[in-house]
Amino acid sequence: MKILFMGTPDFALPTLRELCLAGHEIVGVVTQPDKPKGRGHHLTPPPIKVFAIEKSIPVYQPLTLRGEEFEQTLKSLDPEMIVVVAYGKILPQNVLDYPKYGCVNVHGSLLPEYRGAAPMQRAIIDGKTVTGITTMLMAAGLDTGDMLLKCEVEIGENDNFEDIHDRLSEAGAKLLVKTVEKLEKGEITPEKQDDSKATYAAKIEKSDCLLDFSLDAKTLHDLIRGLSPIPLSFTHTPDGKLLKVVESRIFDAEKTVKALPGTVLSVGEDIKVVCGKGILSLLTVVPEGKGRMSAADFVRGRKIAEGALLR
RNA sequence: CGCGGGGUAGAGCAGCUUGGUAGCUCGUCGGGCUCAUAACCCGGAGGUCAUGAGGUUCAAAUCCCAUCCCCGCAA
Repeated sequence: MKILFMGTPDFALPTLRELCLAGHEIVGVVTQPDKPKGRGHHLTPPPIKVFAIEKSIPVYQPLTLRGEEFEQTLKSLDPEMIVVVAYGKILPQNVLDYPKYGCVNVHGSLLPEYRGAAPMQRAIIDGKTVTGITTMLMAAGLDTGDMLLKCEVEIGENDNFEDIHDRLSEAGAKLLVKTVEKLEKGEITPEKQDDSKATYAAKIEKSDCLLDFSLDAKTLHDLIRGLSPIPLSFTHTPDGKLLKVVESRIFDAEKTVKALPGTVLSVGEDIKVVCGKGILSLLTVVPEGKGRMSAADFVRGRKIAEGALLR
């Protein structure tokens, strides 16, 4: 199959890799332009570009897919199918319509739930125990296309975003390859999404990341792991310094303590914090201006004491 | 030239503003107490204070200069 691949971050990497291994002809890779990244704002190529160059696949980084220029590119490559995984731009109708087998997208949720930008994070934050991958034929709306194949992935009680991200990106790669095979043989009947059951997973905002200890321990734990290791949830120590939380555990889900939520109950190997309901144990943190360290190390540096209020 | 923090004992840090004996919480080793312990008490080992036969000074972890490295934010 002559496939044009469109994707940008690490999440898309396994899919491109598996497509290559499956022996498909990747006629080109479309990815976002290099962007200033990291300390010093050096221009950094997206992971997909790095991989494509290694494999000697032609790379295209158009500023826009609209207009003559990309239309010409598309015609010259003449793909039979376009595979899109976390590309980061909206595909215009003329692109959607071009390939014989259509544009197939890998989405990190069990559609129609969690359409949108941050399906994995939102599923964890909501405390879901199962999520998955859906492949679909892309349509004009946001993640509204007809569904092709699905596979489920369990979310463990302490799994974080990274765990789920890695698991789903691998699962997505396998499912996509399978989808391509079956689609080519005409073995899939696309299934319409039930719009009435659709939910939307909005992009993570900074305001989503502030820990509100008046919530219960389970909710906070889910938020912390859903945002870890990026962008990380945060609170503030009494001196006003930022304190990000990388890893937590529910110490006690039910116990209510007569103290202001956010109060540090004890320090030692972990930092136990009073919540609206229950007690949360912080295990790994990132203090302002520092790197990640265990709660025990943070405590040894005498950066926090029993009775301190986090807010 | 995006903004900022930092490099001091195995770990996490203080000390630097106002130069003058290397300090804290842990860990580690030895001893003690205890029915017992990750608890408690006593004692010890362990540091070129990132680098520079740099600058200033009677004297530099501390002030000045240069270089290297690490990290957070922002994107």
